[in-house]
Amino acid sequence: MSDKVHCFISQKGELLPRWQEAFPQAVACGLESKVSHGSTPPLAWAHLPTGVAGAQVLDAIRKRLGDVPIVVLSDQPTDEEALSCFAAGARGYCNTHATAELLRRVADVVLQGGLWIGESLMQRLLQGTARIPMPAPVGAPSDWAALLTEREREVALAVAEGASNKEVARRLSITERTVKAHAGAIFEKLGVRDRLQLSLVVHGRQRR
Amino acid sequence: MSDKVHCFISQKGELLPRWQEAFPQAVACGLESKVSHGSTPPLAWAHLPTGVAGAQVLDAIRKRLGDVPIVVLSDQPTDEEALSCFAAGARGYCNTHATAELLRRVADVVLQGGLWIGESLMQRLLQGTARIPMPAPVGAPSDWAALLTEREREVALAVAEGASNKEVARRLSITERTVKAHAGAIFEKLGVRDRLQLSLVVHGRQRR
DNA sequence: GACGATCCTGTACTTCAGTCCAATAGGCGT
DNA sequence: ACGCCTATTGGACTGAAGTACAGGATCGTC
Repeated sequence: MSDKVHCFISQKGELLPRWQEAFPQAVACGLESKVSHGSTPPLAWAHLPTGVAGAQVLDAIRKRLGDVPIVVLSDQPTDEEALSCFAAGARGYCNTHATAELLRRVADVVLQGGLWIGESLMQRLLQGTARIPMPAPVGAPSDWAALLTEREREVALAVAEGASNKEVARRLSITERTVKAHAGAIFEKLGVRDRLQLSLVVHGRQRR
Repeated sequence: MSDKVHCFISQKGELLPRWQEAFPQAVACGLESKVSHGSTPPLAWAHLPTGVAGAQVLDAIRKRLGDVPIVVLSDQPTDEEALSCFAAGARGYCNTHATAELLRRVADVVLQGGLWIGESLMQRLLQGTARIPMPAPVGAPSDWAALLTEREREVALAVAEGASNKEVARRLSITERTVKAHAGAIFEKLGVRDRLQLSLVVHGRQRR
């Protein structure tokens, strides 16, 4: 578990006892408060009182703290509210009155890149998606894909979707250096100058 | 991290070096093998070679080991395969060749009750299920273009076509600095991170 | 006249992308 | 055994992108 200071963000900057028990050095901060932090916390907890829109709160937090993982604490958790929060980029969602131990576990999971999501919600998500017709394939594959090795195609698709080299590296479990090596080879094979032009070719908006 | 013995289940019971590096005391077991374990492992890793149905493998593992959390290791990860695996109850999904460190992190997350799921898949799940009114899809020019001034639209289009800042400056008879200023404003208004994502929005391949 | 929005521009800085040098290892065909 | 291709990785470097600070000019509105 990170030793850095967590940040609990709520309407009036209150810090519940069990939050404090979970993270004794956590700081609290009101949404309307103009006080800012010296540094970005490793994790932000967004307390949602009943009736407050999660997406709105998450946007406000992002504007304050930048791209920080956010776990939502809800007074009255519902799948609908959870959906809205995850759609707005939350990494976890649980009950405001969860035990200190559970909060620490949630923090561990999210800090390591996982998600904390209810099982019933996950099943709903899966049910909802199973009925969606799969998206049409990008550009005729034979146009650009045929020129690349399998790994290069994976890198090309990830880059064309807007991922940075670091993100592609994480996704494919290789180093950023390897991503650059593949990208360079892809640029040369497809005769493009950079990743934006690669994206145009992959999506069929530019001829090679 | 649990000290108990993890179990890697694959077609022929092979144990890749980096799996062993991640969990030195892990055991391997083939799907067809009739050898069973004395006790249920805390976590099962299901290796999916290309072309093998995830759901089938997960069912087989459940029959063998009972209700154990399962992380799927895929040789060629795709969102479709991931969907199928999560629908069959997997708790994580990652690349067969993930680093030992990543495998340990995934184990930590899943053992504590979290999910290990790719960001693009999560977004697809959310798109499919969320009934919350979503912003209208971008792509129709009036959607992203309506948020920009006329000059910003000119810059956005030029950038989205793959022009560098210098090229846009030449084309519009302004300095590169001015192009950057407009680009920055455009990124902020459309909520994108860089020119590649701007291009995806302008060409209707990414929601804002 | 004051103000806000828009357009334009500068210096300066950090980060990322891309390229060039290098290397190892495995698989495959000859 | 050898050569080639592919995948992977490192260090080092340059240039572009993006951001943060700052500012001026024009135009429309109050």
